[in-house]
Order: sequence, then structure tokens, then C-alpha cells
Amino acid sequence: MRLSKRTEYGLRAIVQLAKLWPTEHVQARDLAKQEELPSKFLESILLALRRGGFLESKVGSGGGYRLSRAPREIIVGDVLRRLEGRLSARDTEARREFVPGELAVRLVNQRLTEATDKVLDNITLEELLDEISKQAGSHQEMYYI
Amino acid sequence: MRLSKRTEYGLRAIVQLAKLWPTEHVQARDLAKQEELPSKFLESILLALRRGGFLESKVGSGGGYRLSRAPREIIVGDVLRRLEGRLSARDTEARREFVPGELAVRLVNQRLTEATDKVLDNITLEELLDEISKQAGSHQEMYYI
DNA sequence: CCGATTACCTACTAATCTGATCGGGAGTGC
DNA sequence: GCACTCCCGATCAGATTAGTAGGTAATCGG
Repeated sequence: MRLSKRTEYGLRAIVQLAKLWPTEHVQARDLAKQEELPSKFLESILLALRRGGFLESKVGSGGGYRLSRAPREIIVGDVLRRLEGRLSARDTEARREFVPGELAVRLVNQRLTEATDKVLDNITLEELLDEISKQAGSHQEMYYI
Repeated sequence: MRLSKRTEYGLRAIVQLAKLWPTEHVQARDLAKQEELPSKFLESILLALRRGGFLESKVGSGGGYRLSRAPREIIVGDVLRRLEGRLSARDTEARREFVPGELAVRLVNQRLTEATDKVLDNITLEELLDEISKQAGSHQEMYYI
């Protein structure tokens, strides 16, 4: 499985933006600092997310990025698919299917794609944030009980 | 997602061997020919499968590979995990978890791993063969009805 | 015993992908 | 006008992947 750094960084950035929503714009540089990510690399990722319609940007002083809509209206699967080129893509090649092993591979790939899509398409950014704060609570404030 | 060529070839080869089970040994060269795979590359993959305990080999004239046990006793997930280095591995890095975005990534990865494991650990080679012949039937022998 | 046959093993290479950096545009706000 | 910020293309080093080459060692048929 394994998400690429690009996807990982993009997810981290958009999670930050979701936490801050709805607020003013956040600059790429600040996002990079908060999550300790390479700033230039992150820039290109944010750009992709904007092109994907998840973010809005504002140029110039006081500019930056923010979510284009509420976290509850953003599906995590959509974000990830935008960031990875693969992830259910990669269905090139004509359908010959005469060699039996190829059928097996196709079938396994299909099952895998279905399973991952199901997981990722059933969670919004808002839900993701909820889960995170739940988990963070159970980890760090344990001794408060 | 996306399986590597190595994994794909290995799966194709073991599917062939499962079809032939229980029979005499099949040579790497013949397997490569049947599935149209680069022979030397396949050799190294078969070796890995043998080390993983899925295949038995016999050296010398009349030698080759065959499954080490019945297809119903071989889990597809086990095979794939042996072939890919990754696939739920890659949990390096100490648990800092202070940056919130990292938690999100960890959570998504976890969900993804669970989902793929569930799919792959619930199908044996035998079941995979059944599904294939079902699918092949509905595709090619349509006009037999 | 010999030679063919086949698995086994190591090392190497070519190409692709990934993660990043660089150096500027070009629009915006003061 | 000037600082600020997004925007965008080119480039690059290193890792990974896919595949090849070449030889060693076990085994079988004769």
C-alpha cells in the first residue's frame, strides 16, 4: 500500500487547513513550518489541491490558501486520488485476457481497488478530524482520568 | 495501490501452478513461456516463493516447481506479502505524533492496511481459481448458452 | 561415471519514479 | 512602486524497479 510523500504531505496540509476552517487564508510557508514540510515541494502539492477544487487561493499580501468548502463536504478519497496518480488508475493495456494469470491479477487488483475506495470514500475531512482528536485524547490525556 | 511487476508475475506463476496441482514439476522456463514473462526475472521470483514455503522445487532433469500444498491452503495475502516488501510494512519512525497531520496520515494508512489485508487474507488460491473460471466463462463461453 | 538439465545465486545495468530544489514569472494589497 | 504571495517550468540526485548476464551446484538418464 503505502502513500507517497506527496500524498502524505498533501493530506497533512489539508488536515491543517480543515482545522482552521472557516478562517482567513494560510500561507504555504506557514503550513510548511507548522507541519515541518519542505516548503517548495508543498507549494506544488497545494497547487494540485487547488486545481482539484479542494482549496481556494489568494495572491499577494495577506494571501494564502483555505478550503473551498466545509470539511464535511470534502471526501478524503477524492483528495488522495487527486494527489496520487495511481490508486485505481493504471488500467491501461487492451483487454486480451487470454493468459489465465492475467485474469487473476486483474481480479485481485479490482478487489483491492474496491476495498480501498470503500474506505476512503466513506470518510470526510470532518470525520477524519473527529477521529484524530478522539485518538489524541486517549493517548495523551490518559493520566487525567 | 498498484502491484509491482514482480508481484504480478509471481501471482501469475503461482496461479498457473495451482491450476496444474497436483501434478509433476513445471520448469521455470515453461512457466515463463506460458505466461509470456521474462524468464530470468521469473526465476528469482519463484525462488522467493519457494523460500516463502509456497513452492517445492526439484533440481536436475525432470525437475521444476510445484505447489508445496493444496491451493485451498494457500492464502493469496500471504503470497503477496512475500512478494512485495511493503504492503502493511513500512511502519518505521518513532511515534512522536505531536504534529496533528501525522496522526491523520497514520490513521488513513491504518484503515487502508486493514481493508487490503481483509480482502487478501480472505481468499485462497483455490477460490481465486474458481472466480477466474467463473469470470472467464461469462466472458468467453457466452454463446454456449 | 558423464553430460545434459535444471534450480540456485550474485552481481550488474538501464530505466523510471520520487522527493525535492531553483529561479523566476504574475497578480494583489498597501 | 514595492513587498508579498501564489504560480509554474525546468532540473536534479537518489531510490526503486525491472530485467540481464554469468556462473555454481544438485540431480537424473544413460
